[in-house]
Amino acid sequence: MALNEIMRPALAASHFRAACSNCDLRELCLPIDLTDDEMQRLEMLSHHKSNFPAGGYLYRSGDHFKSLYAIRSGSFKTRILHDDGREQVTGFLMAGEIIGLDAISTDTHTCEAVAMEASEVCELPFAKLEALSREIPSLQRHLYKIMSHEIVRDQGIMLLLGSMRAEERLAAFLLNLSQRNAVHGMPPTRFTLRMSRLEIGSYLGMKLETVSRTLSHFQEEGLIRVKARAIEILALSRLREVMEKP
Amino acid sequence: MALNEIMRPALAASHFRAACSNCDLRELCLPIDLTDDEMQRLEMLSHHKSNFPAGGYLYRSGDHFKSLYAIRSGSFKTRILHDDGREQVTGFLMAGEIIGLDAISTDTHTCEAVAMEASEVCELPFAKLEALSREIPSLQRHLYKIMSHEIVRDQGIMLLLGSMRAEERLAAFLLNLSQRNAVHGMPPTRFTLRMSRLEIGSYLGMKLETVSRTLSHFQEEGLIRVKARAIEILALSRLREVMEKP
DNA sequence: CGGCTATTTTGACATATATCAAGCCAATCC
DNA sequence: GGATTGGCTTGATATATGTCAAAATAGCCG
Repeated sequence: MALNEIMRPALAASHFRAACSNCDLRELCLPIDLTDDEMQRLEMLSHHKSNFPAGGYLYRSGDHFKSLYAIRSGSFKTRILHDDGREQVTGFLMAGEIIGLDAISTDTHTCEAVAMEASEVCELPFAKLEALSREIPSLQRHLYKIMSHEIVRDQGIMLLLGSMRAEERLAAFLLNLSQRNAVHGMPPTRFTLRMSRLEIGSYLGMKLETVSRTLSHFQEEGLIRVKARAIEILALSRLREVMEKP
Repeated sequence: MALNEIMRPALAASHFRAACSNCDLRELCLPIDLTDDEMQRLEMLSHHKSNFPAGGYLYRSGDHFKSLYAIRSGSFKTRILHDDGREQVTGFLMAGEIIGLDAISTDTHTCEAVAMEASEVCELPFAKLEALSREIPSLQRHLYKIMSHEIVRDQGIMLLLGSMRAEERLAAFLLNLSQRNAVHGMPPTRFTLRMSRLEIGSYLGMKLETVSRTLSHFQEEGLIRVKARAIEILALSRLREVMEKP
């Protein structure tokens, strides 16, 4: 497995051009291959779109599971809350990605999803999706793939949390974000972080001070430029090396 | 989310009584509700069973994905291998559990599965499973649930790796193993570890010495008795407290 | 049973990261 | 414009865990 695909493989993001009611679902998280007719039937079930302000909840822990959501614009974080109060950010989701996969097994959401900025989602009622997928084999296969994809991604993060050092984690994170911000397959060298140091730390299993220090360190080394939430990647290949250093 | 369900929720294990060709698939990882007729059709596609000696590979990284496997007896570990040589154990799978879910998104296995003892599996050809699930809605739903379940489990491990200390991780691990060794819903107080300290360490993101030390420490505290791979849980509730200590 | 190897335990020490504590900067509000 | 707020950076120190090394134990094979 390639290290630069750890956080979320390249396919997942960015090509999805949502227009809801007429959502272009052709690139729903992963490329999907449907006939025009099938496409139309898929689009019919994704009528409902909603807007969320920064900080708004898409769903909360314990909510009844009804739908998956395709993020049309903006970004979300998902987090788990413990009985004992601990919390952990389990994912950052951006435009073009599917959110809500955790809940299928329980009919109840196990984590909560919060908008990190003003965002728009397309609702995909799961029961309908399921029914339709029974009639359209390639849609069914697609759903399986999306879920399996999520499993692979999570296992990548397990790897990262279990056996990489702070520097490597952060390098992997930055490279991944850059990929997911890609516009036409082109990862930008400049982009802005949508999340705080605290949230990054929670996601990567380190304290916010360590995140900050490590970013500063990368800057001293000439790998990146960082000013608050604006990031510029100066030495992509050297950043990759940092990530892969055993 | 309850901490004692972190590693693998209780439902996943133990009730599955496999008999292959006539595999009892009624408890396939999660409880499943099918008519006799549907059950028969499901069983028809799971003819093939195979045996593996300790150390045998069920599949390797890069193998073409064809089937899921229901573990009939024994146990497996799954591990990811890096380009740079690092490896991480991503799961321990026991009798009654489904293995192979990682590979659906890529048609290629992203990790490898190795038997930790002499083991027997039931092969479930995925294409057939998929086709059949198109005709049996509750089977389809079941497959989605199994996969979602795996996602939830992985996220629990992310939580564990990202925000728990060595003691807490190991306590969670022991409690989880005990649950999954449950015979009729009854978790045993005595059981034997099927994996080495090194493997446990890899899975939990700590070094084998730390695993050993922490076990010894639990023993000094009177929480468990440990002799090589034989474990006895002496103070279940106090062990739970260790796990939940923030 | 005895010897052999791999695994496990234990110890002393090193180090990455957490913790605690200021200070800084940028946005927001009167 | 000055004050207030929340996030970010930086420093000094503490601590959990990693590292290296040796001894003890368990499992295995002849």
